[in-house]
Amino acid sequence: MGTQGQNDSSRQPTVKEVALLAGVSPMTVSRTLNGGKSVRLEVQQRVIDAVQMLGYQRNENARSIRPGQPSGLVGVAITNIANPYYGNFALGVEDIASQRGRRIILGTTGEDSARERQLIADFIGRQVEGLILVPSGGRSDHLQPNRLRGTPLVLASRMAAGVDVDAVIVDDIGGALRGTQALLDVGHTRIGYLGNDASTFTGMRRFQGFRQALVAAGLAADPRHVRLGQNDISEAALAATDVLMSPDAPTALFAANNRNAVGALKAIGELLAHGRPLETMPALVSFDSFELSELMPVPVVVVDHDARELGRQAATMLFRRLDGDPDAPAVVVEMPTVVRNSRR
Amino acid sequence: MGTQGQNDSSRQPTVKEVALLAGVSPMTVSRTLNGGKSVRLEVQQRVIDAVQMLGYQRNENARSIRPGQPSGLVGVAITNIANPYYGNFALGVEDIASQRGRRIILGTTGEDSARERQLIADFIGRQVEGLILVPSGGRSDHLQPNRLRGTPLVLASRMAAGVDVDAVIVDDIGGALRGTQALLDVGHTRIGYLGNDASTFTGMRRFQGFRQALVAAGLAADPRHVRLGQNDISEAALAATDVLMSPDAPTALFAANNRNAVGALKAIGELLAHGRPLETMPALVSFDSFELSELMPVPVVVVDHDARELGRQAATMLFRRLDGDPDAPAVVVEMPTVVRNSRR
DNA sequence: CTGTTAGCGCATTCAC
DNA sequence: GTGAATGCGCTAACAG
Repeated sequence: MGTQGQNDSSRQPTVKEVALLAGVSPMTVSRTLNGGKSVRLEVQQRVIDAVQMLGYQRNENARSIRPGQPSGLVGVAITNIANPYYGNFALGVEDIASQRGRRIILGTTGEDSARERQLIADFIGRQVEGLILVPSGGRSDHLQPNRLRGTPLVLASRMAAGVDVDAVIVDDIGGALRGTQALLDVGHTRIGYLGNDASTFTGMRRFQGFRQALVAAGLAADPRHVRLGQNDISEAALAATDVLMSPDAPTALFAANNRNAVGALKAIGELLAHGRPLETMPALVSFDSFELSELMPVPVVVVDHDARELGRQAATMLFRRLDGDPDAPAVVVEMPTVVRNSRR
Repeated sequence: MGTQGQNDSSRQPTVKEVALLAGVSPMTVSRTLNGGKSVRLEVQQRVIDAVQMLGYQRNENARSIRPGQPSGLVGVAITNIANPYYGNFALGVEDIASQRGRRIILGTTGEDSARERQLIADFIGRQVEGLILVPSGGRSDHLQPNRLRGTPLVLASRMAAGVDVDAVIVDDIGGALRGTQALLDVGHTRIGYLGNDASTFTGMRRFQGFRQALVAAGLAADPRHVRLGQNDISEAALAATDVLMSPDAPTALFAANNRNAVGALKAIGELLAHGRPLETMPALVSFDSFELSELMPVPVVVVDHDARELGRQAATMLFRRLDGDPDAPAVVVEMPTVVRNSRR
């Protein structure tokens, strides 16, 4: 009975209560909690004890209300966490952020520009110290520095037209080119393409790399075998089936992202299950890796990069900006890709 | 020249500035922003215009500083976002939370109880309205309601010993039992087991379901073919290889989670690549589904449930608690699993 | 080394 | 329908 060192009130204790219990002023509590400069060790101990006893937890929101005080929050807006690619990306950001004592506040845009705008506004309203965004394309006036009120922004994976800020992107063009090259090298000449909308940054660039490789080999993309705009696995599977059933079906497919690659493989699995012979199935290039690619029934070339590392890089750039010159020119880092056969 | 309707100061505008511009008092601005009760429509419009003009964004942190004011934040602590399972889970939480106008603040525990404790404390300090946690096991005194200061907590996927709060879990026992049954039904009698540590909630339950099925068939688990405690894919692959190379190697494997299933399949792929004949490879039960399971070289039985739905459910329970009686008895929901053959 | 004063941005309470 | 005063939890700036 009686208190056992744990206050179980449902209200959070405040500095005042801690101060009272420790027999000091709130200021001394605050100082102690912020490193203990200019507080006698003995007094600090009393404060620590009181904190312990009450289970005091500083109210971070109140702390950051005055301008200039950091909120300890970084806003991260991605298109979709369910995509393992972005899950890994978020994890990379979290790696670095938690190392720097920051917390992640996360939102998903679902590729919707309006939601993105709202999300960013909300993040700003929550006083985030910085923003990391995978832009969804579309208008981007809400990303202009003056709208951001000085909050540093780092774009990841894609850039946004007319927005001059730090960015980490991937070597889309080179990766797509070398991936396509790998197919050409083993003799394929009819290669289909499954990608996202050509208006998106990565969509455009990957398609460009694909075409460059074909052109270099004296070939051209057959429009009947090009499908753009699939955003999820089932759409991708439909598109792939369609391409594979068409006359002069390609002997290989280039999938411009994870979702399209998995969709293509599902389509292939379906065709195999319906008795189509394995030899008639296409080889595949997948931009973005996926688990167990080495166990697929068809040869898979993976154009790989580390999404977690991309997240780390983005966060690192953000903190560099926070620690350094806010007005230094924007930096764009392009991460390399690795092309490999899934079967060693 | 001059302002063009966009203030580009780097400081955030405040209610005061909006009020000044609109020619009203700060109070009127506040009222307008909170629904406009008791403000003349005409005045409201002036305020809206001023907000627009300045690009004013309410400071949510300042707003929630007074006790009782909601912060609009829900804390989500999971073990690892890179695991697509938890990525989907987080997405489900976000689905519901964003629908209710709340933002997610995310942290990863990495199965570390100390990090979990710190994370929870930090979330509380940020005044989250509620917490959703995949507990990492270990001590759990920091999850006791009195430590949480009345912040509702929902556990997901696992429960924590001695913590009487709302939880959404999965039918681990039944799923494992029925999955194992599926192997027994097709004639397997030597079945290996790859799972997480038996001390974890799901580890224990899934192992229990596995053994129950064996016992019901008059069999018992062979300790030489049981490996517990693998937490990532490479550890799982090692364990699987080990089991498959052992004398009297099992003809089937039960993988108690996604990571162990993928690891087992990697091991199988490796053995195949080294020339082991396909017929000697084990069938597999995977608790948790994974993409492209239908394309695997060995038969895979998937014990499936929807992680995103689990996240939705957890969030729904949290909001129900927020809207309802904080003192109502804790509710535990067990989500069903579906057992299916990956090859239709 | 420690305490007092004041104010961050907002909204509740009470006047008018 | 509107405004003035007040205080939320915390910490600079200034006293002592």
